Amino acid sequence: MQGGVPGIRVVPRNDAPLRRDGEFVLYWMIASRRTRWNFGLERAVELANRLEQPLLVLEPLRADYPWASDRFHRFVLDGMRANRDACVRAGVTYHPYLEPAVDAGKGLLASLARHAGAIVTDDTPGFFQRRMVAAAAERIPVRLEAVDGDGIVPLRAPGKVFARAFDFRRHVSPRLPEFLAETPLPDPLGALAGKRRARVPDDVLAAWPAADDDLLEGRTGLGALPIDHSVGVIPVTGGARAAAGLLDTFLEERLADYGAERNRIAATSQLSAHLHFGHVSAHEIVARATANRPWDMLDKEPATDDPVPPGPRTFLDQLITWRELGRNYCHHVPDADRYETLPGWARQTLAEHARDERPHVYSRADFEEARTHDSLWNAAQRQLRREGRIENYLRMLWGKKILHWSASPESAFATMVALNDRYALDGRDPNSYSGIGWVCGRFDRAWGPERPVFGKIRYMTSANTRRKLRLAEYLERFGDPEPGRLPLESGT
DNA sequence: ATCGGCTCGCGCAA
DNA sequence: TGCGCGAAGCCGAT
Repeated sequence: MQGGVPGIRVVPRNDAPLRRDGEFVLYWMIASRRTRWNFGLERAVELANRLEQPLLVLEPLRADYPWASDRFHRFVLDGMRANRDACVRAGVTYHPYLEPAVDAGKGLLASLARHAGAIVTDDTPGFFQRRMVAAAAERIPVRLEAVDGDGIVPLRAPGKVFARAFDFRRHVSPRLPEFLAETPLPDPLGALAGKRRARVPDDVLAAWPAADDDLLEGRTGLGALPIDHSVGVIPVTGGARAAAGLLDTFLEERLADYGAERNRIAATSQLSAHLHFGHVSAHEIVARATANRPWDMLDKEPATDDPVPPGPRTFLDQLITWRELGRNYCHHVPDADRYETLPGWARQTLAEHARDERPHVYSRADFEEARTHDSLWNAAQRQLRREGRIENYLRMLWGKKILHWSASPESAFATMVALNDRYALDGRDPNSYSGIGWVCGRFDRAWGPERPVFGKIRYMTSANTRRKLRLAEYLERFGDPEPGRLPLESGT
């Protein structure tokens, strides 16, 4: 491997030096929560080899990140268990830190930094990580680098935002071979030269002990933590091992028909949450879905013997064009979760229709409790609460109807963000804000004829959705309980 | 099931 | 300035 981690992905966060007398190189794992196909970890290994120091992997989970709840904590803890096992196998010291109380973790990084030769962390757009890293960088007397490792397109490559997917596709397409030539090592821990193991310093162990195995394994509940217990655990396992299983199943059973079946219930990869928490790498997915063959992103109708046929192409367009369009947008517009960031034409047409009479007006609580007149909409909301996700197509309808039935477009946008952030496993992700933004016109075009409330914003109806999808089973699971019968599950 | 018409902002070539 | 083009739209006709 000649190149190593591409320079465009490595972002120095302070001017402090590397320290030859460090006891270890620290990888502060905050977004790419995996040990494979991970540029950040790979960079930490490079520095450890250069400084001839062992590697220490710190994976923390704070108690006070926005929307912290049993649901997200459990998913991340599943991931920590998988990473612990992978590090044990590789002979690398892994320190999982679970913050037992708000601010209990304060000082942990600074204390480790006093012993470190260098610190490497993850660079990710949106949410709180960049602010956290910037705050830490000021107090750290050793080099701190953030590595942009979760996209095929480096965040700093395009250098501008794109109004539409087509523009992004056209921009990326000719550069794709160049980007794909720079792939992270599948097994960066295998490239670690020294066999010496890092030791977590005693003062650190005393103040910030490793998370209990019972918590990682799920034998202990999360009731003692100061997080939101009303958003419950869902029966989806987080972590790199679970993600690998989902990916295998998807590639074997659903990728080939992805184009045609995409809107069917459960035809998707189901990897969105794992991508959000960094439990799987986009590079690995692309490598496996294409068998490392090139394809032309702009070619809609490839020859029938094309090595990357239509199903995989459609999936790759989701994974690269749409996912990275949103990541690129949030890189440049960190407050993409605010209404004011919608495109001008969309805000204008929504403003012109702000006083239109709504057929129904619901409060955020009505939406949250699935108390609308529309049983299909209620079902989608129940799926969000119980499973932390909404089926592909229904997710769009869910948003369009919140726009339709809210007192104002601004409050509709805020309701969508709040409910999705709170309940969706992949909430708080750039892609979530893309989806919500798309409901209100972002990355989309104006559509006629102009309609009440929506104006030129693309319109969707529950009636058409019921015709388009086979929903009997879905409504059986999530639909309104029959009058006089208590629901089996109240929903979390 | 599939089709055309509805309709329009954008980025780019000119 | 004109033109090609577009994540899932809807509606009515066949």
